[in-house]
Amino acid sequence: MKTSFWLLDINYEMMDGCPQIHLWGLDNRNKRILAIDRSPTPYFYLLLKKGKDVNDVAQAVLKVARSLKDILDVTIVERRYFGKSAKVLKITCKDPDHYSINRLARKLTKIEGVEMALEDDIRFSTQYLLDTGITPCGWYELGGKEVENNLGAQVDSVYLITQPLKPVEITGIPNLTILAFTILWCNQKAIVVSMTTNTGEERELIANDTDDKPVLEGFIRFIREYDPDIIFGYDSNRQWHNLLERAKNLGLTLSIDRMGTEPHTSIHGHISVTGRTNIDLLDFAHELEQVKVKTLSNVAEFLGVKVEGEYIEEMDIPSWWKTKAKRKELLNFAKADASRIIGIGNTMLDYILELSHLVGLPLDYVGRAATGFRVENYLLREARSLGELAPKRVERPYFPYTGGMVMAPKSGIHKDIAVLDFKSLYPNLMILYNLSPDTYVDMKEKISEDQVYIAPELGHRFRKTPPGFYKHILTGLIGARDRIHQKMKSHPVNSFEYRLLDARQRVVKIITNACYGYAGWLGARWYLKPVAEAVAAWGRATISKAQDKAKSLGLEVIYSDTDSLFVKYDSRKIEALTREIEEELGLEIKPDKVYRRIFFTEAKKRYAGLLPDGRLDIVGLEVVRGDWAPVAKDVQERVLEIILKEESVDKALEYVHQFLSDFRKGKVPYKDLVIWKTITKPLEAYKAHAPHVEAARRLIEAGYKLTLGDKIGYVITKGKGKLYQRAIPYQMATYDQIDLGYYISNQILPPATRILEEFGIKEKFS
DNA sequence: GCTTTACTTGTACCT
DNA sequence: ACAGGTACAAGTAAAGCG
Repeated sequence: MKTSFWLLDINYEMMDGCPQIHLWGLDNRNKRILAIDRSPTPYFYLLLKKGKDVNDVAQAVLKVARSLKDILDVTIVERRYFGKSAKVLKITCKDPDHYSINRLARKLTKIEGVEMALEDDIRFSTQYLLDTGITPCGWYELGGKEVENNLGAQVDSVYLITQPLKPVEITGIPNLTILAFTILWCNQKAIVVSMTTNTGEERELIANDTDDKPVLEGFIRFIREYDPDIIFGYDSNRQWHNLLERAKNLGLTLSIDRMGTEPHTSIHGHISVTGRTNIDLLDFAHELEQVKVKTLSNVAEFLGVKVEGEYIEEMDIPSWWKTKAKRKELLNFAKADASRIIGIGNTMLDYILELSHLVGLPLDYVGRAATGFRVENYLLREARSLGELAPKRVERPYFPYTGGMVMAPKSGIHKDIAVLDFKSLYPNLMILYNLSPDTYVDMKEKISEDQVYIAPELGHRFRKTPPGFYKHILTGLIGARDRIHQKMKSHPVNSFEYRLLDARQRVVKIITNACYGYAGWLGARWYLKPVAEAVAAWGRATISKAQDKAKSLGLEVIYSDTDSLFVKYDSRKIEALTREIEEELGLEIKPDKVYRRIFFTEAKKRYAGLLPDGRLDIVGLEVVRGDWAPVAKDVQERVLEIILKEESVDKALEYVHQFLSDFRKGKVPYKDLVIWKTITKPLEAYKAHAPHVEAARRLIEAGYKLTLGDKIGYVITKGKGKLYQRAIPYQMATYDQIDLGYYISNQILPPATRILEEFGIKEKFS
């Protein structure tokens, strides 16, 4: 029997002492399927010490292994390690539990002739995905026989896999059932739950005064009944924990997964719902850098998800609950939140699926996984297809190295400035000079100069051939992206296929660009400082040559940062420049945009430019920073706008005066005075008193629960003492307590005068 | 004992 | 928990002053 199968979720379970892989997914007729694979066995490798005979060591290992009943087999296999082929021992085990594997690996590592264990730190289900080449959110041909559903799984069919899954070329995703839920915590005993599905079903549950058991029961019932493939939530990882605790106290089992068991915290720290996918959209909201404060409504608004209805602050929920007449409003509010969640989920789903598909991390984990682990999982997959063993993750000391080059800008206003960008500079340098841990030539090693590329400034050497690991990876990714772009041309822009392909190319780009950072990340398996260091050094050499060429062509360079050049817009000279660079350096540089007018202070990484269509690009300045009061950002933005568009410093000055006068009269709303800053470490770890930290302490005193990474919104109030003593959480202060003077002298004026000063305005505002 | 200066801490940005 | 380079505010300690 053969059928097309789309993979949603993977886990393993022990059955009669043997592990079996469970693949959950959908077939091409939209039936829910559980496919069971009993064939895989857990394993790890032993790398041998140099000069040791593989048979001798194998014998020694076998001797020890025989005394350990958990080891099934020891075989000699041929693999590669940092590009060199190596005979290694493959140890097949009985128990996939990682503690058990680690224990065995440690024991066998002690044997004479064994250098170290490898891949003992890769989990069983990950090994399975790597070995089979299967990746979530993709289509496969499933060969197997249908068996009886005696596990109680909530699916249409259960299959036993008899042939390896084969990838199938299908663009598209099955018709997934999706549910979004949100929960309002009204008091210790009452909750409101709202659920919305992608088929338009809605369910709202509201507790009575003292008992929310019926609400939880209704929640469980509806999930089982609707049987969603994906469960969207916002901050739902926290919600699940609270729910599980609540259910426990009520003596309920939150049996909402497809095995009739409760959601559980997986090894990676996210909440896993077996057979379904739990996606916390807050994880993905962190990737939206433009949204500074990640509230559900802010993110929804940014993504253009429009939902009607009144907004209730989380802190106000209990008081709304207390007022019985207002309880219905809570229901409406929860309903609106659920709609926001499904709206956000719908706009991000393509991206999430493609990300999971490309890097191969399970759908419910990929959002939680940091960039480094996303890149790493992709590398693991590629390594496997090359027969490369994964290096161990090891602790390393931190020694910083020099990065990109930034030129001090020529300050003031410039007209008609083009921005030239090197296209994917770092990835292309890694390809061009074959920069990789496996091509690096150690200081001690003798090799003729014409066989290596030598890094400028540093002298690090890298073999020209054969292609290194990163070169292989990056050429593959860049090629794949080109092919996707090609494919996109054959689909209308509004089509489903186009959208999916667009998401795919975006994901490929993100992973491509993250490879350099990954190579210099201490936590990376494929870390090598000289690699990252050499990339940056070649980058500096490249941009510096580009600058010289520009100058010699008579193009004045206004500013430059890492891989970009700001030059006078002169299309003939720019064309000559890009051609020369391409010929001599083998790298592509092209005009990205042209500013009609651009403004720099003396500071690097900060400017504002006027585009031909009248839009303002503001970079680095307070306007785009999340840690200034909105009032300060607004004034600076308006000043820049007047100066760049209306070209009148006097007008800008007049505007500031008028604004201050209004401000003193209290015409600016309270919310525009709130300053937001992130708590980046446990409060007790702070050495200095900082306003946002003190405000956070006050919140905790008032009973709020804070997590690392939370943003604290505070205002500065009148009174005596240091600033940090006058910083009060915005929820706990009122307008009449505000120190307007502080806002004028420390928030509004500094960013505004920074701009005006460039025009010789030294006015003392008061 | 007060003010000025120099350095440290902390955050968020840019490529 | 992808890199380093940068700006800037506020806290804090040291230096300068009389």
